[in-house]
Amino acid sequence: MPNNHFKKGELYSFITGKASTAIARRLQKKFNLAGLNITIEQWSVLYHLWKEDGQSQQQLCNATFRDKPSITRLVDNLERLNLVKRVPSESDRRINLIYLTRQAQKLEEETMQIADETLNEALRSVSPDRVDVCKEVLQIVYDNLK
Amino acid sequence: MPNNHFKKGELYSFITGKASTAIARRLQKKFNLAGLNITIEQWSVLYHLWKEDGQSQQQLCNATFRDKPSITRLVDNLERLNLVKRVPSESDRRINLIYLTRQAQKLEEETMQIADETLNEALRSVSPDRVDVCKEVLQIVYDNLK
DNA sequence: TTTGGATAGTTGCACAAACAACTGTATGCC
DNA sequence: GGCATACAGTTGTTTGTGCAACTATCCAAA
Repeated sequence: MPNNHFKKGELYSFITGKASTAIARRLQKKFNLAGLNITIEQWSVLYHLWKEDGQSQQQLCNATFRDKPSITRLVDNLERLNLVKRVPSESDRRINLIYLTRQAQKLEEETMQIADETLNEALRSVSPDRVDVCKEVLQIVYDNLK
Repeated sequence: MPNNHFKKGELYSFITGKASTAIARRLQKKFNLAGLNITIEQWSVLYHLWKEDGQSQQQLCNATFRDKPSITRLVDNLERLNLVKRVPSESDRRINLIYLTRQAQKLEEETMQIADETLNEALRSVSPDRVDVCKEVLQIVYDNLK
C-alpha cells in the first residue's frame, strides 16, 4: 500500500472542494440567466428523477448523497414550484413516491444542455484522459469514505 | 484544443462534488469525536490565519473563495467562540484585521493532524501520481471558472 | 397476536451560502 | 475643498445542510 501522506498546502482545496463550488456557482448563474428559477440542489433531485421517475424520498437520499431532512425540504420546495408531486405508495404507507410534473419534464433538455456547456467551460484545455483520471480518483475517494 | 464534450452520466458527481462533501463530513465527524467544537467552514478560516495572521476580512474572502457576508458571519461565530478577534486597522478605518487568539493557536497542530489523517483515508489505494493529476485538473477547473 | 425493532418521513435548531441593499471610509479628480 | 466613485464590512432574506428527536408504519419473532 503506497504512502499517500499528504504534503501540507495541498490539504485545503481537496477538503473545501473549491472546484466543485466554482462549477456549481457557474451553473447556477447560467440557470438564472436563462430565467430558470431553480437551485442547483433542486436540479440535482430532478436529475435523478429524469433518470427514473417515481422514486421514494429514501432512494433520492441515496442517489443525491443527502440526509432525509434535506430531501424532505428539497421536495417541499420542488412541490411548491409545481415541479414534483408526492404520491403515497399503495403498498407501503410509510413511503412517498416522487413524480415529475409535466412542467419539470420540459426542463430536462434545456438544463442538461446548460450543465454540459458548464462542464465544457470548466474542463477547457484539460485532456480527456486526465479528466478520466480525476473522475476515477474522486470516485475512489467517495467509495473510501461514504 | 481537444473536444471535452462530457458524456452523460459523468455530469453529476463533478457538479455536486460528492467527493469533497464526503471528505468534509468525515473531517467534521473526526472533529466532533475529538471534542473540537468547530465547523469545517470555521476551520477553513483558521487554516488561512495560521498561514498568515492578521488578515483583513476581504483577504479571507479571496483565500477561502467566499463572499463578504459569509466571512462576516464566520468571523462573528469565531469571535463568539473566542478563537479570533477583530482589530480595526490603524491605517484604514474601513478594514478589520482578524487575529487568532491564544486558544486558536493551540488548535493548529491537532486539527491539521486530523485533516491529514482524513485525507490519507480518502486517498487510500490511490497512487501519488494519480492524486497529482487529479489535483492539477481541479486547479485548472477552478482557474477556468473563478 | 402482540410487541419490539427497523424503516420512511417530518420537524426544530444551529450553521452556512448567495444575493441585494445598506453604512461608513478612502481616494482621485475637478 | 467638494464630489463621485470605489472599497470594506454589515444586515436581511431565502435556501440548503446536519444532527437529534419525533410520528407513523411495517415486519418478524416470541
